Amino acid sequence: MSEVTRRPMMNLEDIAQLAGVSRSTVSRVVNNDPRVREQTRQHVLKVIAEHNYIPNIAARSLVTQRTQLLGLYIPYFVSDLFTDPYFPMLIQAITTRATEQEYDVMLWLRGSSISPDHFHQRVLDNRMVDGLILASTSRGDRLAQRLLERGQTFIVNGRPWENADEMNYVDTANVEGAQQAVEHLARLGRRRIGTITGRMDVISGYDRLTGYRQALERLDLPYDPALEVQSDFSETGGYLSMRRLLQQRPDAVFVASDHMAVGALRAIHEAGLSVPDDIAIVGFDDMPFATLAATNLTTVRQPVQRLGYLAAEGLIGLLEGKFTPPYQVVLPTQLIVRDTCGFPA
Amino acid sequence: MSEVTRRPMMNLEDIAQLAGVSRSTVSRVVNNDPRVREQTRQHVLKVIAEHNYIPNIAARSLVTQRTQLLGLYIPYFVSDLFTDPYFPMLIQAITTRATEQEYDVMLWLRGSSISPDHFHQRVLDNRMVDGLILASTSRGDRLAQRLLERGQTFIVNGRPWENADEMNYVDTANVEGAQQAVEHLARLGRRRIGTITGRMDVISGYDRLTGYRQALERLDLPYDPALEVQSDFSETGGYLSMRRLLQQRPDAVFVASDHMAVGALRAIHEAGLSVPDDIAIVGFDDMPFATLAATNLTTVRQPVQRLGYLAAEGLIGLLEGKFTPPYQVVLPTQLIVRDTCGFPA
DNA sequence: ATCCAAAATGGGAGCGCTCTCACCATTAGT
DNA sequence: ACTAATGGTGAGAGCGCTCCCATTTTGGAT
Repeated sequence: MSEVTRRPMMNLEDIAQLAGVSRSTVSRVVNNDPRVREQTRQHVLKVIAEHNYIPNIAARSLVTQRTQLLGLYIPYFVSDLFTDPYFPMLIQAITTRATEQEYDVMLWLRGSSISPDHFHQRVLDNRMVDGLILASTSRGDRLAQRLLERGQTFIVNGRPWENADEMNYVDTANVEGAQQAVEHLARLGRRRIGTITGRMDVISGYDRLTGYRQALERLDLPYDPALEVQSDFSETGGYLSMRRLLQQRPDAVFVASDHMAVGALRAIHEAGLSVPDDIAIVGFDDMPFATLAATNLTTVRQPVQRLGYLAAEGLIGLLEGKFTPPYQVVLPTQLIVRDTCGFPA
Repeated sequence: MSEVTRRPMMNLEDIAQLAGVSRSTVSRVVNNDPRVREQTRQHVLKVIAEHNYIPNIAARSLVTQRTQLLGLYIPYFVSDLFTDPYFPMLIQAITTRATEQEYDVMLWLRGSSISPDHFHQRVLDNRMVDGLILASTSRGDRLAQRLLERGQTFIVNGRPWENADEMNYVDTANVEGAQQAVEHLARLGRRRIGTITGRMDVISGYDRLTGYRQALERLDLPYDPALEVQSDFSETGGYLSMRRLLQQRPDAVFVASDHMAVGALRAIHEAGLSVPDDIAIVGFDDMPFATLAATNLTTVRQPVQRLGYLAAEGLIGLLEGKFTPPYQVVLPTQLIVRDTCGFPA
């Protein structure tokens, strides 16, 4: 079919012949085996370079049973990816660490045209990757469980909902982070502190709400369900939730993501109220846009890139036997005080 | 090392034995070869399902010389990825189309810790992918040329700087799009139309400037070099460039990306000027954030997702002999009139 | 029943690599 | 001088699959 005449690729045997040595020796040179005379090595290396020889990965994998490939599974919806830099940051960190350790990354994004089941099956049926990173899981997602049953090596970003004890994961201390935020608001004199939550089927959303509630209890502030508005991590969600919340006249709101906080700020401004004088806001994430002039959001910083970095490193360590499962890391957050919480400058 | 005892994976032979047929027959079933009796097929399928058999991709690739893997090369800097949804959108579209056609996608992101040379070499040395998509190229980048010399099948997003005639690419009609924008501004009575350009080593930046200049010429508007400020596609770049440009008192500005336009608007507001009364703004891209209430940007829409979709489809078509190189597609843009250009509502 | 094409199945070779083992050459130890 | 250890190299098997070709089975048509 193709009009391009593909000259057959060189293989080990060809190079061996050209260099006047055996296949084994060429293989040793390629794999940096020390048991080759320096002179021979140089000569073989020269022949390899002259003929642009590149080893056939498939053949190597067939023998070694390893591909040096990591799978990255991102079950998120299209629209979230477009506006929220969380996943780009995570992807960046993961690929960077993987590349540093001589691994490549295969990407599975849930596309709109593919059914979740078919998508799961595709991931499960794939034997090309040595290990997997699940960028996120939501409650009721069976993928992690099924991977566990298959004996696949994988690591989850965000503590899994079920069987967390026997799984490898990296996570942020979301409960504590949310507590920090609420306690900070209380310290500044706020008493009617509301919250706009993330998705309740995502562990970080759930944990941040838990942190909010625990903080209220610890601070002896009255718990008022009307001050809790469930949302979905999106900018629009934050906007709409804040409009509802405003009717309860809160003097502060802990918003479970920066993205929602931007929407919340918009709603507040539209209502003719001012931040932080009328309402103090603390977000969560510390995304790049949090520092934009119009916003300058007080927020709880989570180390997204560090998380990605450790996920890749952890998975590779597990694969290479450097770590023993379960590999579990929970990183602390940091409160970043800016303009929206009313802290005197 | 690993404490997990990995039971050896099933192979074709095992399944054949269990099903009481030959390896060949199982292979036919797995590959949907019609030359198998329906009864046999069902039986084999049952055995496969019972034992969770998954074919070994490496072994298959070794024979077929194909991996069903596409490489996606994104040479962009970290910070751009975090704030600009362009690449996430592109990645999404590419992976979606690839998945639909039974291909998987391998991702190469230039990480900060890896030198460009080493990164190129990594891509060049990789024989795992059937074909490559270069998400972007900048002037002087030798990768495309070297891939061409190697006989690799690849497709570039954005017309390549050199040897474009013999390369496969998808592109936006940037020149025409910029013309549209400037002509629209002129039609609304603006006469001192400035521009904030993108990076001049990226073809889209270059083309959009060309379009701006051509439009001025065609409209018989005076060309004033001081009204051209070179920038870099970033929000901060847009902000700083607009501050400089304001000294020239333009009554309209064509900003070569929405991202820069957001920065430009910020600079204008800071200067106490109003949009569109004092200055009309047209952006380029039509990114999701362009519609945000505070902005509602008039812009030139480019079909990013369609571009990604066609890049994947084109590459796969090329690989499978359905298309003959060169595969070259240039998609038209569309002017989206919103609030920032002063068009009466 | 007989024949024959077509359908279905099996066997073997080989893809390009790694890895074990055997071998040869060199050097050191007695 | 003879052995033993060491460093360097080669040969062969085999990873799990596809694909060609040979062989067997099947189901009409005669």
